[in-house]
Amino acid sequence: MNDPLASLPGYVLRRASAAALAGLNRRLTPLGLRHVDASLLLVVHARPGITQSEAGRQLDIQRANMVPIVARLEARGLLDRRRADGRSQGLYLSEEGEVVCAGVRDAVDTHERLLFEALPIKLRGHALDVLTALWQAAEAVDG
Amino acid sequence: MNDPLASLPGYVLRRASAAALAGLNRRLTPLGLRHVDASLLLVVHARPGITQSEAGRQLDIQRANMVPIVARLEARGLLDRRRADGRSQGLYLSEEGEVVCAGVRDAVDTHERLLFEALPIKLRGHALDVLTALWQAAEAVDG
DNA sequence: CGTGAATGTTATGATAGATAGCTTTTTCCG
DNA sequence: CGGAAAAAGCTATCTATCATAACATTCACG
Repeated sequence: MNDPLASLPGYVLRRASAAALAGLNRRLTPLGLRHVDASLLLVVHARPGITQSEAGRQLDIQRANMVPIVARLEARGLLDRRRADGRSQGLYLSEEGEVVCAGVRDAVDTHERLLFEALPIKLRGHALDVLTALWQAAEAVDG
Repeated sequence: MNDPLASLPGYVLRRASAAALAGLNRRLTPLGLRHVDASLLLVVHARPGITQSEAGRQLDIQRANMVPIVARLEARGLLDRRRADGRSQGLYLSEEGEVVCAGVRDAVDTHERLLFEALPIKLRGHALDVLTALWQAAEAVDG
């Protein structure tokens, strides 16, 4: 092989992630969403009333960067904000947000299923384990 | 588990990739490079005289986006351009480029090694296979 | 009570990636 | 040969993502 990068797990990880992300984004385009929006909707769906900061922590999105994301989804009528206490606010899906979230789940499930099915059978059982381990490893290594 | 995303391979893939990338970039900072620069240097090192377009294809970077990258590395004296024919130009590492490239190899090797060593032993043998398969799967799924 | 931490926010910059269009040059086929 | 099509490099522009710093308000805790 002439490609000096194909044997580097970190590089292959990046390429795989970029390719998968592009696919997911294409699948989310009809909903007018990006993967970041989709992930936030899923998080809020799983934990209604979750704080903006807390959701950001869960998704590894910084406080400052959450602002435009939440504002966008609120402007589209998918997300409601309610003051939780004086400084923090809980996020909730609106009715339409629930509908769109269901569409997101479909898109994501299809995406994940196709990805999974494109794997050689003997690797399918290891995939999630390897990825989860890599996630933890990568966060452990840089701290 | 309260996290609806942790069981989605695609999401875990993205998080693992982001974390690993952040670590690598931190490791490349002392060299004044970003991972994109590093990957180009490695490609040119492996195939001196490779065309700018061809390198872009190998790295999945579009022609238009290669321009500032190559310009930056040339401006720093790491990369030489020589006209290959009337329309294309070959890329070569300068002397300093070779030196920096060696530093890149060190940084990348260390990064990859630490990542690998942070994996549970029983998963190490599968990691590259799974990632390569995911890469291909993701590209096959979206086309 | 008062200090420090947390939350949301604004503003700003750097990096990545995508698209469209242009010029020059090469390729290829009739 | 000659002209159409493709390829290479480039410019310009736009979007998304991510990172930092600073600020005001509010809460937590000793």
